[in-house]
Amino acid sequence: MAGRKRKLLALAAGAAPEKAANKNKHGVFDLMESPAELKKPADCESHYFTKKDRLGEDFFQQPCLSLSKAFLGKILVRRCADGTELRGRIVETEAYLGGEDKASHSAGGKRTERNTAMFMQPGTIYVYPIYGIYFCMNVSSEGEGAAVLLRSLEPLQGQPIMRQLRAARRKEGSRQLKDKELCNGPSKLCQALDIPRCFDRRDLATDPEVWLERDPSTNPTDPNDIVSAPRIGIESHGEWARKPWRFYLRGHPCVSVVNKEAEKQSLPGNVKNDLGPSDVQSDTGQHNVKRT
DNA sequence: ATCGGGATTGCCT
DNA sequence: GGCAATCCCGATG
Repeated sequence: MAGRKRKLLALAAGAAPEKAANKNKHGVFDLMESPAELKKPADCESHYFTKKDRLGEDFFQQPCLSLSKAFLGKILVRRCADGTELRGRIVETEAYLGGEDKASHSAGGKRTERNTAMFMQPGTIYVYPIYGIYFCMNVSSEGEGAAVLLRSLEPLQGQPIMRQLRAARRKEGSRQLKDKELCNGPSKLCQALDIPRCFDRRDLATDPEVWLERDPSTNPTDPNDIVSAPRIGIESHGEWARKPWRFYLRGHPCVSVVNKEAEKQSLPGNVKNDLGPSDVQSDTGQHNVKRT
């Protein structure tokens, strides 16, 4: 157990930057931190990932809870207008099932102009504005009106650009964000990867500017490394607020909110996990962060 | 036409 | 840990 903890801490994304022009531990090109280097898109182009790593439409054809967990360890890629590629590993998601799930925008099958993407084919991006100033990004799954909210990423590539994008809303002169603070929240990741509202209803399986990849350098996810906890920010929805439909990688430093109670209950070997509907156990092809 | 709330964040004490 | 920021969307009259 203690060994596990040490290993997890060792992969802290906020660790001190390596020397410039080195590959990091994930084999991804690390950028220099100096502003002068930000202007060179070539520095952000990775040859490490190849086309075969992109996830196609079949991947998204899974029930919502299953897809929410299958996303963990996968890499979200954003190709900017100048060719720069930003990459982050998904470490935290939430499932919004629609139908009975009162906390979902599509509860009761309600379909509006805003949430149309939730009803489109699995893999469709749903971007909606929240609190007037932020966005959240979801991906539709199998199931009428069901979608997965992306909550946190581990920044892998393009951190200086992410930092620049995130700094736009911050008070001038405030301290520089650590790497692990760049994408540790649903709206933070939209800022850091420049996910705009107009990405709503695009197809994550085919879009040229945003897609998902498997990480060829990691092993399949161990289900014991996935924590299931109640979702965040929906307290007004009674019993539905208590469903353990938030999923995150145990011990990962980029998770937005750690739930110690849930971590105890979903400890390896503990079988009593109330995961609700029956589509929970059918994950396939998962990959996880490398634990070396 | 108006009104109330929201799947959040950052800064303050 | 409290709370303001800020505005779009959907519901209601």
